[in-house]
Amino acid sequence: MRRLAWSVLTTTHPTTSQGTEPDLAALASLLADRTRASFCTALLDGRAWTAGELARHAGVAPSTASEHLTSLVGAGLLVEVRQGRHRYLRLASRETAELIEAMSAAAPKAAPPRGLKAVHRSNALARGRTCYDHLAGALGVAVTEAVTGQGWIDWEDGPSLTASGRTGLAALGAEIPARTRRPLVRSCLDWTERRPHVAGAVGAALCSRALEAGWLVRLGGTGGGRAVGVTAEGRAVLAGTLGVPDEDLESAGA
Amino acid sequence: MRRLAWSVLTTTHPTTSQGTEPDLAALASLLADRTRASFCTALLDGRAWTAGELARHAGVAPSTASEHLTSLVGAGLLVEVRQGRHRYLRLASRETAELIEAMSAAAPKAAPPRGLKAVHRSNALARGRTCYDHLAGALGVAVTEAVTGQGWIDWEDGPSLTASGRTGLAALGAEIPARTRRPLVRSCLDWTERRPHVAGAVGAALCSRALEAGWLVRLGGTGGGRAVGVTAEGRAVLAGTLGVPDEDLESAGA
DNA sequence: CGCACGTTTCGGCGGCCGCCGAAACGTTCC
DNA sequence: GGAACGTTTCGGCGGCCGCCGAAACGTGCG
Repeated sequence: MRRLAWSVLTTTHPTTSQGTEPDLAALASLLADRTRASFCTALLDGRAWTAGELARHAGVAPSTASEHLTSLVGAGLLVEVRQGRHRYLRLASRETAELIEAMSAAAPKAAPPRGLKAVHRSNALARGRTCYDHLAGALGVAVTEAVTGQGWIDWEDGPSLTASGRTGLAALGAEIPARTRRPLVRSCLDWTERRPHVAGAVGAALCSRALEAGWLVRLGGTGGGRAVGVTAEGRAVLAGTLGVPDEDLESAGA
Repeated sequence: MRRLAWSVLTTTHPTTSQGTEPDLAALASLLADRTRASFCTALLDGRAWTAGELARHAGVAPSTASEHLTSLVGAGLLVEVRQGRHRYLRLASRETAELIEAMSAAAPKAAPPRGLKAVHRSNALARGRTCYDHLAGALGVAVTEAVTGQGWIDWEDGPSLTASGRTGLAALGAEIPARTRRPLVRSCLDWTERRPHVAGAVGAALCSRALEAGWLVRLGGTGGGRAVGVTAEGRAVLAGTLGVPDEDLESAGA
């Protein structure tokens, strides 16, 4: 048993004087705009985008994007790295990603996408995507069900990693950081499937291992975003070792 | 070990057609206004307020409040009960409360409150308050530390209730609903203390038992809100049985 | 050195939206 | 029935803010 040690959850903002109430409206205002929200959703892939990429992604002028990005960085939701004539932007922290993710699950669903390309991308996202550092979509849920079926995760009193899960992950080559304050297994409500998928250190280890080993690949070349597809080797591993049903692996081949 | 059973987390909104992307901006817009955000924060006490009370609380005309409330109810964040000439409003669900709570923890801190009364209330909230259905503030954190010290909660791999915790809670008279899909122990970042306090079914059981037994009372008479104070009996129980340090119980007597 | 490119700053336009007061509706109490 | 009260609807005002284009700045490349 371990005692409670105060993990300093990195605040998204330089800690100001305490004792004052949180300005909920200020935070919400940042995400209350379609363009800024689109930036944050795109950045949920965990990578760094340039300002121009984000502008094109959202369909606004570069000048407009620049102003929005400055405000998001100023509020501490994003961080930037300047390199040459480029401005790279990332989500500030995993906590920020989790917040956006949680809000997405609670948000009303927008009108169906318009245009063939958008529909295609939307379907790809529903099949399988990354959610900052773990898997989501039908694929993420299927993997979650599979490892649960293997007895790797126990959902009694909240999800936890079992002993067999620990060895199973090691056999896959998915390494979990030795000492991390991060919860090993976190349940995360999937907004396409409306069922939980596995996040936390275990979810991240599974996802990064799958990408590293070439079981999954990112789709949509030009910074398209978060969609992932299953490769032939991936199909073998996921179906064979984990027992993921075939129909959940029928994503757009890579 | 229990298998994963899909808890249908109540959506905050009538489920629309699936496959479409979440409209993050639409949700954020609802909370992006000081007045509407103030309503939601006030309703975090878990009780039902009348439209007029909320209007006075936020300092706007009743007509203004009425419009805001209609939009919040329409979006599914709040639910209403009409009774006579009153319109009672509550947060729609515990999930909604958790979302607002999570956003509050990430939100920047507003300027210190102005006015003697506001300062007083702010201090009371920092000392101890309810967070929908569990305890927060210095009091909530102190209780969390205390039960951890008693070995009731194990923080390894995420918080979980121990066997001794189960018996300890029973001895206190705090009953946990027999079968609940709700996580027994959930960690919730406190926005005043920046340290976690205990939520989930256990947090709710502790809080409701303490209020029911008269160990804690709600302060601030006229719908003032969420602040709670420790009574004399409460002091005895919390210090004696749980070992909460005295200095954390020095709240405004009730 | 000069051009191309990514980015930023500034001015200005337009629309959205939060606010109020006045008036109306329904309920409760006398 | 009449008065008081909580709430709602409507019209209109004002401010905020997201957008763009033009111009400027800095970097990298030929």
